[in-house]
Amino acid sequence: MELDDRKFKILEAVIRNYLQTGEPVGSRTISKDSDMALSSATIRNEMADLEEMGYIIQPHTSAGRIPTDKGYRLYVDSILRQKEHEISRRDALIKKRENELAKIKEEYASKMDRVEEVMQAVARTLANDTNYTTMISSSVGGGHKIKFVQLSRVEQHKLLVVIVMENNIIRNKVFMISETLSDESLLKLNMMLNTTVTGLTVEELERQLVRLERENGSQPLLREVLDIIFETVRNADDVQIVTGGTTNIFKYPELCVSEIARDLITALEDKKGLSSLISPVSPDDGSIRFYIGEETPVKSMKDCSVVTATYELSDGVSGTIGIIGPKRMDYEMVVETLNNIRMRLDDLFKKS
Amino acid sequence: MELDDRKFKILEAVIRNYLQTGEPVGSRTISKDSDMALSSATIRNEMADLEEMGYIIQPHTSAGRIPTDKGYRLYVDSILRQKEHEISRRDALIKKRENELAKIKEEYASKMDRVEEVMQAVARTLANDTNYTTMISSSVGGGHKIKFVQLSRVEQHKLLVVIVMENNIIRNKVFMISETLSDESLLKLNMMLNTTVTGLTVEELERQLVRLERENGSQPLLREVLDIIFETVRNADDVQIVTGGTTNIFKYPELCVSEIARDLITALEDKKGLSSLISPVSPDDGSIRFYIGEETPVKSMKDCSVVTATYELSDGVSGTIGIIGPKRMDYEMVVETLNNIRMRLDDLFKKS
DNA sequence: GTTAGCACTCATTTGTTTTGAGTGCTAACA
DNA sequence: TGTTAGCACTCAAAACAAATGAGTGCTAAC
Repeated sequence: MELDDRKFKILEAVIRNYLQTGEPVGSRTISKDSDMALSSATIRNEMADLEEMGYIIQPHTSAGRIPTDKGYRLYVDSILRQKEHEISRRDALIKKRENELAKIKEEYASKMDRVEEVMQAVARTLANDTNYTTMISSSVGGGHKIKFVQLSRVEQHKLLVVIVMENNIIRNKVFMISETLSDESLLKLNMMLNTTVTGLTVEELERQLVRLERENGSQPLLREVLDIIFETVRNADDVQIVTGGTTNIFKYPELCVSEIARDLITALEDKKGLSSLISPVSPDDGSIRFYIGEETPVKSMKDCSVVTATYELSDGVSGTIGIIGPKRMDYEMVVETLNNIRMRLDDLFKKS
Repeated sequence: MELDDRKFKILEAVIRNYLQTGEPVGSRTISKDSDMALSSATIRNEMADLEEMGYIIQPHTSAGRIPTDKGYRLYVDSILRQKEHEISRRDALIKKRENELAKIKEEYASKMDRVEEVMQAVARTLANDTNYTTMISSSVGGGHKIKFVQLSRVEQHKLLVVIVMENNIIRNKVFMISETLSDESLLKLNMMLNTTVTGLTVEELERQLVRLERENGSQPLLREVLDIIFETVRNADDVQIVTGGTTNIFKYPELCVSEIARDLITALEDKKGLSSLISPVSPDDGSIRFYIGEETPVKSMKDCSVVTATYELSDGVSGTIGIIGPKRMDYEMVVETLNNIRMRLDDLFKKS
């Protein structure tokens, strides 16, 4: 069977309606609401076809139809295709978002060193605006350079190492050393670190490590310090994920079922699990990615849709923003929003 | 009416039973289960009295009784009173907890600089063990001393300040300066900082600030740096609260009602709100504090009980551990657990 | 190809009955 | 005087039974 234009229009109408109401939609509704001048009977025939083709389904015999994952997928793809031609609500949205972001910017300009906090703020704002749950990851894939390393003595046998990465993530670590270290040695060590380590990525650092350790094999202290730096940097280069608006899921009855809600919240707490929504970074076409229902890699989100977008900042830092909501989320709005925030995120982060 | 010994025993039996089942308990059950050789009729009479006195209540006419907040309170107080004489399950519990904590210790010994992470781990473990939701705060009331301050140049006009507090919380901040700063000036600044700032608490620092700024009034840079340090330290001295096992609330049907669950989770996300469970620090009698039902300062927890204990570490660091669960939580176990973890927490933190 | 009409389905709502756990009260008992 | 057996009573919850109505599929006519 062929999906002709009329069938598609009907499918679209069904989905649009379902997005709003969350209730199965019947032929009569479509016949009246849509601008196609067709009787309910005709619609009915078409809907039967659409069901046969797998785009919609009846929850039970005498109910209206609701979209299947396949139906959503078709709809979403079509939205994306015509997105660029649209201007619709964009103006209003942009204005709103600009205000919001200005607020974040102001409030957090002074805290830019704590990248997590900014992410947190963005996640929350975004969740507030969209009424969905959000997640933001930073630094997908690592590969950032070390900008600055410094070793200082905090107590007699206690050293502090501070590392600043180029994406302004700062890590520090206190550790004990067994031998005593003179001030000179510390100074020398610092100088050496800054000449050998600065500018390297984690991977490069790892390679460098092997070499350095071979050359200075006999210096256990140096070895120890380098190991700790490596460990710390690797840690800093980890993907960080923060979430916002977790409780927004309670706004959608279909997710309120206590079992579903519990699993969802558990999944949202488990940052490791979330990273599967990020890892398969597409070649940076900057595109937006949809996981509808069963498509998602996180099982407990099978009743949700997840929309992700990658952002890429000027200094090579990149990450992913995700929006998690019911399958009947307002995809258009979400796409707009994501596109938008992606652009502005750049400003925000560049500022520091 | 007087609450004689028999009445109390019956009340206790009712509560014990309800803690386990979560169902209203009738006179017949008590008559059979308890070791008092009394018929259900007699129990019934006593229960009628207990209800009149406000310790138990009938959810509806033909149902058994459930404890009121007042009933729980009586029960809890009595547990506390005889706690010291008991040894009951303690041995088994201690063993279990020792294992758990050993694991945390091992895993996190190397991360002790990130106090939050350790707290997080403890919270999670505790939640796992008890099946309730947990929260841990650190550094109630502030008043910690600054152990170490260091200023370094990251880029031409970008400085990094690192501050280590005596409780090993580390804070850092990157900030821009307008004027150029020579290496010497930086060195001098650092030396000055470490002589004037180290050893002060936030409050003392604030007072010091005023003085310093008067003396060196003309040095805008110094003023700027000091302000930033102050800001950062105040931030570091903030109460930090982490939670664990949020989703445990779904284990108790009476909390699963979507409205209650939503409000609870929202409350748990709102760390500021949680601090009201902490702020009224009792004169450090190290006692355990119970909030039963409506007694809690957090409205959305009116269907829960919250048990908190303060811990106090050797170096003057202190905080609060809280356990949040249904009103019918296993109070005895919770008390044991809290007493226990409080002792061990000391070890854990001292290690760093 | 479209539509009106009709019989049919079935989740949901509403009402009714049954069941049973639990009570309060009274009268008898120790 | 405190305890208990017995009985009538209450009421939530479970089970059952229409009634409702939104929505369908199919057929026959336009």
